Amino acid sequence: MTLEPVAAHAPLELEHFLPYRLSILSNTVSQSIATEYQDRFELSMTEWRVMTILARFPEISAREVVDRSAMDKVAVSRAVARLVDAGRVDRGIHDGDKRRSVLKLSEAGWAIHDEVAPLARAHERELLARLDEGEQAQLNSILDKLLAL
Amino acid sequence: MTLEPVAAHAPLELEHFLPYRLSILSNTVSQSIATEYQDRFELSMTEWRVMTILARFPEISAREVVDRSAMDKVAVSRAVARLVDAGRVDRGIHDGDKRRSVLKLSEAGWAIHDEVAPLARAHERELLARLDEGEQAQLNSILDKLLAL
DNA sequence: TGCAATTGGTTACAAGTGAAACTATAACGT
DNA sequence: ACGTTATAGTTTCACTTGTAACCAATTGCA
Repeated sequence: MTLEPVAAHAPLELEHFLPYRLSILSNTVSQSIATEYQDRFELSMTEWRVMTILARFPEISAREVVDRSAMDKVAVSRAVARLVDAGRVDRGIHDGDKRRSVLKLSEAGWAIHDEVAPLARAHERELLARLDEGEQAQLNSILDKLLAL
Repeated sequence: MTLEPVAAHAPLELEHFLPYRLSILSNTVSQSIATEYQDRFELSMTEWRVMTILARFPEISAREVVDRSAMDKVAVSRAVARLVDAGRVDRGIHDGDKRRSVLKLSEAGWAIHDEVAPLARAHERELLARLDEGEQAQLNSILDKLLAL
């Protein structure tokens, strides 16, 4: 008594399923930017994220990087370790709380940042170029709503 | 002679950077769905994706799963192996091409699918509930443009 | 003061992942 | 028909990642 057995199961249509579409888009975009700096600077995506945070908020602790980045603390710890190792980040100790680190980009770190940041912005512009002004504004406002915890 | 040294470096503002926002949103959404089925069914995200593809397109080869899923072939191979192992997918061999597999969900596979799919759809609805009708339509059309290769 | 609970950060171990090498089959060109 | 090339899929190895355990410094409070 089962005509159209597949339809009876109501499979998801991935190509119209929002979470799936978001994931494809996000991966494509992030990856296309990442491949540019990964080879050139031997820089992982996590490391680059940490660097952008430190560029905007110098002299913060690893904990604050975690808070500001929505990354997990182990990932940050490892990224910072490698960045310090590579001489791209300077790590100090907080006065009055010896647990806390105080992180900032080194000269070398800034040099890389200043090369990669425009490149990332260019990718964003290229992506947004497919939308007109109105759509760009709509997208922003929609993302605001979806990201509001 | 460097006043405002940070501004001079023009750091990215992650919270307004589209690729970053997409990535946060996508990870949050996918993860919130995934945690529901991971514990309950011991099912990884990759395996679930393969299952959704097989639900929509039964009797296809692993190769076709790769093509339709934008996943990498090793990941698919492993996911399929585990699904077959767990009795959730039946694997046959293509007539006339012994290299190709012919995959489809087993009874047990369909049973899981039929539990998880509505759950995934509920998450999508919950997400979209934050937007009004017009915004939902805009988002769809914008995603269409951004995803058009 | 002293000791349990919390916090910043690292380490250890298991699981997951990707690139490249490999096996088996099929397709192609001569 | 036969050797070359291409394809489907798996395996291996090195690397990454996540979870939980851990250490050290700090806080809270009896």
